[in-house]
Amino acid sequence: MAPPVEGQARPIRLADIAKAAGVSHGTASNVFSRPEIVRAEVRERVKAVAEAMGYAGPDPKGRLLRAGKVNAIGVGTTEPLSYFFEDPFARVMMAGISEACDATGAGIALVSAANQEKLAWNIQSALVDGFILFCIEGGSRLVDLTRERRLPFVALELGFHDETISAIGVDNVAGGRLAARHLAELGHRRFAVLSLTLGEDRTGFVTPEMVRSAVYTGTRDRLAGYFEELSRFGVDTAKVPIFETENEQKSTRAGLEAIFSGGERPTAILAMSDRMAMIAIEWLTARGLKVPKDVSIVGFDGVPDGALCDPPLTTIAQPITEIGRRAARMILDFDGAVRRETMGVELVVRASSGPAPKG
Amino acid sequence: MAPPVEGQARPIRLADIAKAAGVSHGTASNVFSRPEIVRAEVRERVKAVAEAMGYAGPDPKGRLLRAGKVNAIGVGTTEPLSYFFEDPFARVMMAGISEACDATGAGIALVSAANQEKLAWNIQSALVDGFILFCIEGGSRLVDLTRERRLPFVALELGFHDETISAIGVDNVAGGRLAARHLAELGHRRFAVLSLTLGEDRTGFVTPEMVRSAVYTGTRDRLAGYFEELSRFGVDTAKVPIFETENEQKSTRAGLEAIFSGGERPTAILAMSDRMAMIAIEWLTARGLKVPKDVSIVGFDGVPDGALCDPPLTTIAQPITEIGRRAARMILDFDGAVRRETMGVELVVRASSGPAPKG
DNA sequence: GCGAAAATTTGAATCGATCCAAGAAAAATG
DNA sequence: CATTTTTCTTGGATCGATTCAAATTTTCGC
Repeated sequence: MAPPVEGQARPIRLADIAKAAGVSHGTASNVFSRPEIVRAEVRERVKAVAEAMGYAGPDPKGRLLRAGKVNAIGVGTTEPLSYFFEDPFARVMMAGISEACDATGAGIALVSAANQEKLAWNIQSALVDGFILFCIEGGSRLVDLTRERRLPFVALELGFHDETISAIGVDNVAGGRLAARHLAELGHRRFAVLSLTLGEDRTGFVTPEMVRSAVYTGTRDRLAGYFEELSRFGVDTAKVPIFETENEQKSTRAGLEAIFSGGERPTAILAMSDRMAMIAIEWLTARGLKVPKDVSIVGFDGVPDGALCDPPLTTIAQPITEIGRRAARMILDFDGAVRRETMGVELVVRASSGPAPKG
Repeated sequence: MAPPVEGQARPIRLADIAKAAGVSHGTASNVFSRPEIVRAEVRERVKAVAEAMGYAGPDPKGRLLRAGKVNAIGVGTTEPLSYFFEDPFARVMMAGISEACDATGAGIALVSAANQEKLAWNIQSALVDGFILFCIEGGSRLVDLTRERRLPFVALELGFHDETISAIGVDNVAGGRLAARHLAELGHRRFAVLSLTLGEDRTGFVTPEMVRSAVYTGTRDRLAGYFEELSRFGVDTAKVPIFETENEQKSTRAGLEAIFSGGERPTAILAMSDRMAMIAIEWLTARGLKVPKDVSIVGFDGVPDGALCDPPLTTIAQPITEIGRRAARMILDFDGAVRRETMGVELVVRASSGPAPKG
């Protein structure tokens, strides 16, 4: 009779403990999950056996299947994972999500992937009770993929036409207005807009028809807000250049290049993100243009970095942390309903905006 | 005969699909996980049925139990979850971890908890293949808890006497020396040390005996490095005040208060973290002391913020991102061995250190 | 010391998939 | 057309726990 193979050390299961301690599975299970209903003597015996055999405790993989709930929420994006730790907007949002998760003891699983195929797989196999989606560029694909899991999920940003999915975002029209009014009241009349993308995969100047057929309604609404207010001040919005760019340095700079190589230079820039606004400040400063003496800039988002840059950024602040908290709670307390929440925004005046230059 | 209860909508299982499509559950499973071995006609039929019934695809909970591997690594800390998104050191580390995870398509699960009890539960039930531990204060408890899971894990920082656990950290003695030599060469002879804690739950001035019996060897080694080098320059290290504090504002300020209320004020401060160093700069500046004209400061860590503060911080830079990458790879390519890696550090001279004031 | 009530323990059923040896069907060969 | 080969399909075993109704043991009151 061959001795049992040593080396391969199958991890010890609860059943092994039960057998060794001479009790049923049920009792062994109770020793760990509801120790108070097991007689003290038996409990100690089983624990001793477990200890002696080097049992690691009930494997969550097994428990999970039975219990159904993972107690973790997934946060998804199409950006690389490091986005969560590097992007200022994402970080503030994550802090809000963290807060809600900490309060209930839930975990956070970060889901992302380099390519589309892996993204699909990672979303399909994420062990979570629901998702919060950072819908940046390529967001609709992310939503489609997530929808297939048939788990609760919330999109951050209302920038989708689809009213059947839960989302939390801000009042983009109001935000656009606040920014435009602020600059107009400072006397500015020549504007340019650094816009986020209106649809997938395009950058460059934007025509009014393109605005009307925009896929991302968030972008469209901010534009609408800008223009509504500018019109009220008598600005001919048809002449305001709108440059659509990705939210990063290279294409934003290209946009600035394009805007400032035109004939009539703007005295005020409406930027749809703080990131863009800060890139603009840097670009202008490097070209000898003073902010806000020559050009005023108003951003959008209200990330903490905006207060630290030079000059500090005037911006439309979103309640980012609160959005994160609410998104997390939506998943944690999911009740089957589709919810769409619109949060207010606030104009934060700092030093990147000032009176329009004379003449 | 009562109709089946509608409302409660038990989610559809693979077995339901199999039955509805008239195939075995084995075949149904193959349709999703290895479609190429199923006859095209059958495959399409099953897929159609799945679609029609609103099947969400194979539930990862079920798959997991069979497969064994989660394909995610857990990152644990005793700090609240928001620590990962707010602390500069943690963020750079996480970026490194993210990079390694992105490369293999693994996910990241953040594990933390407000209180000890929940922490234990969260570690016990985290669905991960291994852990990376941020061992800040209270780290040994975290390690003990994690060890019980009997999964691979790595401690970030070698600050433990226990050689049986895998860890990655830096050469603290060398780092201490570099910092001390830099200041000594600038002519400084009156020093003070802002130290991280030597053991759990204590702050205040430290005696040489306490150093010898330090629990956290990382702290001890940095001190050793400082003193070795200072001795070489003829400084009487017995007279150098060492104030042990938490890595946060309140207790660090208390330390500064204590140090600067003493008789002979130091002209140079050796801080064991950039955080402390930056708090010190702020504190000194607020008191009208110029950095580095009156007091020079050298930090430790090399976080990006250090380059941005005013004046930019001279520091001992750790290869934080690389440590993160390696830690993640250790878990991802776990082979059962205990590994302890020591990384080099580098002196980064910026503007917070300068020649000792005359007299 | 007896029966009822309370406290424990048992063991089969279940959670939702994947795997694999064996059987069945289809295709290839002579 | 019979036989061999190849390709699919089947259904039981398994992953590691929890749950719950029923059986058993203890405890309690009198």
